[in-house]
Amino acid sequence: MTNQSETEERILLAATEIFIEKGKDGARMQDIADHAKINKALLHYYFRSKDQLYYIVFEKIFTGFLRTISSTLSVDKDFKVVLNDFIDKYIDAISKHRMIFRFFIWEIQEGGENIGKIIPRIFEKLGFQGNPFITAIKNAIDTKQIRKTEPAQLFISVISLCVFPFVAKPIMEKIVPEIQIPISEYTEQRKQAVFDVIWNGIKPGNV
Amino acid sequence: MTNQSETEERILLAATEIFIEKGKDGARMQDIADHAKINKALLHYYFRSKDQLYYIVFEKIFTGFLRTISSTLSVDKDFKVVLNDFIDKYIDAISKHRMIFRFFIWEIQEGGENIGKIIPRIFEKLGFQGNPFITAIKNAIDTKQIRKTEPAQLFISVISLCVFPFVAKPIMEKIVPEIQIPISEYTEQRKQAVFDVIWNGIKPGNV
DNA sequence: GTCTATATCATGATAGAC
DNA sequence: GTCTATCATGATATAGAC
Repeated sequence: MTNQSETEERILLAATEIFIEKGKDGARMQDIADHAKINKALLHYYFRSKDQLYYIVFEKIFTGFLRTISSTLSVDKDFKVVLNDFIDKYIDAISKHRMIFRFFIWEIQEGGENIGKIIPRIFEKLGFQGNPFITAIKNAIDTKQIRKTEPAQLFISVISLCVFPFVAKPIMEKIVPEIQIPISEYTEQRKQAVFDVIWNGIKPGNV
Repeated sequence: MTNQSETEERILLAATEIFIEKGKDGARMQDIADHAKINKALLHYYFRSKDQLYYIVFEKIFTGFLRTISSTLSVDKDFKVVLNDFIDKYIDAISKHRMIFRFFIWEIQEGGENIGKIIPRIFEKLGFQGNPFITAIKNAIDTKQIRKTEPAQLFISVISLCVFPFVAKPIMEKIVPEIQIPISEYTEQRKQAVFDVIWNGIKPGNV
């Protein structure tokens, strides 16, 4: 009745939602079918198996996310601006699609093999040589925009400060009652805090 | 044949291993039984249901971890020393029992309700009033050992910098090839990097 | 392409003998 | 306390009619 690509689209949307909510093991094909308003048989007609459906959903999500993020980077701009931009966009993306990160977490638990294959491919597709953020950091050090520091460690620190507070929010709220505030407010506080701690740590004046 | 507590012990060890490896949904009672060298029936004899077994394992792990960590804290000592100590012990604990953190992650995915109930109880048991690290930060600000800053945000930042790089190591390694190094070396690099970025960000000299 | 019905299998849980 | 055997359920996946 309905055409193929529309049904496929509905399935993918439904599957994304369920996989994020329950993880790969916890997700039920019946549940996905219901959300897509079709039956299980059709689900298998389109995507053969649960494994295959999962992989396709995963790749779509991750590609979109990485595309958004890497758009902020540039070697030409002032590093302070780039950093601020990156933190802003990154935290926005995470807080807006917070549930997407549950997906990444499921993937980490699996060992990160899927992500490992996809990332280099996307970097390449977007025209970067290796990790663009690390390139930007190295450049900033060379041009004395920030003090000498380990680029890889700095990169990891920035990502950690942006991602973890949102991933772990359910637990953090229990340990730190102060952050039981609206997500929009929490988001802005975090942006400020991350930029402050990082910039104070690396600005050229410091030893 | 064997006495009760010994079997119980074997089950708990096996269950811990399997739950960490597979998560609650992914874990199989048969698998746990095999590891404990008993059969499924006995498993249910001891722990009634999978849910109950999971909860008990979870509580044991988490209590042990929190006990270790909170032993580093003290309001009396110099905050710089406390911070260094905390980072050192925390990262040691994480890198040593890295798999334990997969357990915390499973819990986060579930919404963090279990942890929410357990944490205050443990704090209380250990004689703390609320979150002891935040208390230490507030004290450090009052005594001008560090510049004025948001205690909750600083706490979250420190935890993020310590935890996330180990949780996300499987993925990070793919994005940052520089860190494909032995875990012991990675651990030491991280301790240094975390302390540097935080201390530079909060030491009293800064604005 | 879409449905109903069913095959097939794995899992959590229990009954009941020893 | 420990085992074997079995149940009940719910899951993925497919066959086959329309």
